[in-house]
Amino acid sequence: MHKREVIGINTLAYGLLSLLTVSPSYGYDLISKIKLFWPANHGQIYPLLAKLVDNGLVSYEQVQQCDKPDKKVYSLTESGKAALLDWIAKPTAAPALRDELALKTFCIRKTEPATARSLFAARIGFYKQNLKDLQDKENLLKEKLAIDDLSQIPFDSPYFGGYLLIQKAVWNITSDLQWCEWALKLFEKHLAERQL
Amino acid sequence: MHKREVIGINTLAYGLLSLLTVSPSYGYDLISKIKLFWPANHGQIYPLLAKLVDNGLVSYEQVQQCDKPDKKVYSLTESGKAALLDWIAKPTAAPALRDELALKTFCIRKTEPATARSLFAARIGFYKQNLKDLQDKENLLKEKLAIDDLSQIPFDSPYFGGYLLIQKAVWNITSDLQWCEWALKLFEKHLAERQL
DNA sequence: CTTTTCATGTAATCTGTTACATGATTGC
DNA sequence: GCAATCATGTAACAGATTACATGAAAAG
Repeated sequence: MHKREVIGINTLAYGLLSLLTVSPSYGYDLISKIKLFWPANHGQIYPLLAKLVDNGLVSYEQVQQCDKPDKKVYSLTESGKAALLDWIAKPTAAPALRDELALKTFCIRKTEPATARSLFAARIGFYKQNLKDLQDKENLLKEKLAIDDLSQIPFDSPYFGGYLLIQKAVWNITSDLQWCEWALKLFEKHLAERQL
Repeated sequence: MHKREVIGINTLAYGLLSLLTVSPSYGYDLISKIKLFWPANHGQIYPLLAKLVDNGLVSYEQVQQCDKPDKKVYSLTESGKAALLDWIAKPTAAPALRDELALKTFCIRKTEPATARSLFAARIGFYKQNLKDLQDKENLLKEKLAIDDLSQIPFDSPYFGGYLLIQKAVWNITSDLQWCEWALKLFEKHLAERQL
């Protein structure tokens, strides 16, 4: 007996299944959640959800709301849960980072140090906002779970994965921020030298 | 007088122009270089280089080699240099990271802690190899420039940008590594608790 | 003798972004 | 009055991956 090949189901699709392990949800909400750790937009997600239904990995229920549009609330099927577990055990693809600032950095010497400085200053502002948002999210989680030390969240809590990812983001953004600030200091140094 | 709109030239294209500021180069070499800080493959790059020629941003010369295939050596044109400077001054897009491990982490509670452990152990191995490669590259740069403190590289050196990017990668990978190791410890803790 | 490296290209397919499309409600 | 939020969808286009295609030399 061999498994039926699940066709056209990509990494993003597994990400959606992953979100649905916490609780049933609908497209609009899944979009806002997945965006926190995987770039995606509604033009991808609505068709993908339909495909997941076709493949029998999720099922949905039409839910009517008062003063709001109807929504389709999706849940994992048994087949969806099985597909998810198979995927987790498979080798994980290497991470892919696309950062335009890195490409600009490569030829940064072609600009004035002052231009370089404003380029990096803008990115630093971006990261600082990100960091604030993450701290808010962390605090929200603490309130919701009514614990102060989030590392006490049990392995099988529905919030365990989300907590790990908040920490990942904090670590990553902190390192990016440090790099930007270090580079900025270098630019300042070169600016000062030029003015001698 | 307004500038002619440069059409169909994307971020990867600017990345190629960026590489060409250091020295003229050919497709095969540009692929290996750009891969260090932007995911791309030859199926994209050869057609893009042709497009850049059509747009007059680069020009090429066919170069014959003994015992090796011919190659097309591309150089920046004046128009290419101008396009590059325009691009640097424009607002920079936010970085986009796609990491399958993050999606898996979100539903990690659905696996055994032992599975989680091997998932993260594999990624730790990957990052450690990455770090070694980076250290090699750093040492190579030190030898080539015959200096021990790379932060002394002048702003207008052709190696300045590359040096900044090596440091960025070191910072990033170190933070990823620390996160993985922290998560691994959490898994170990949970494993130990289960065995009580 | 087979795989890797060098070197370039195209074609098919898949993934991702932006625009088009609808429509009610809430806040400014 | 106008933009944003909620909610779903499709279509057109752009970007990325993989496979197909060639061919010589070097390394194992």
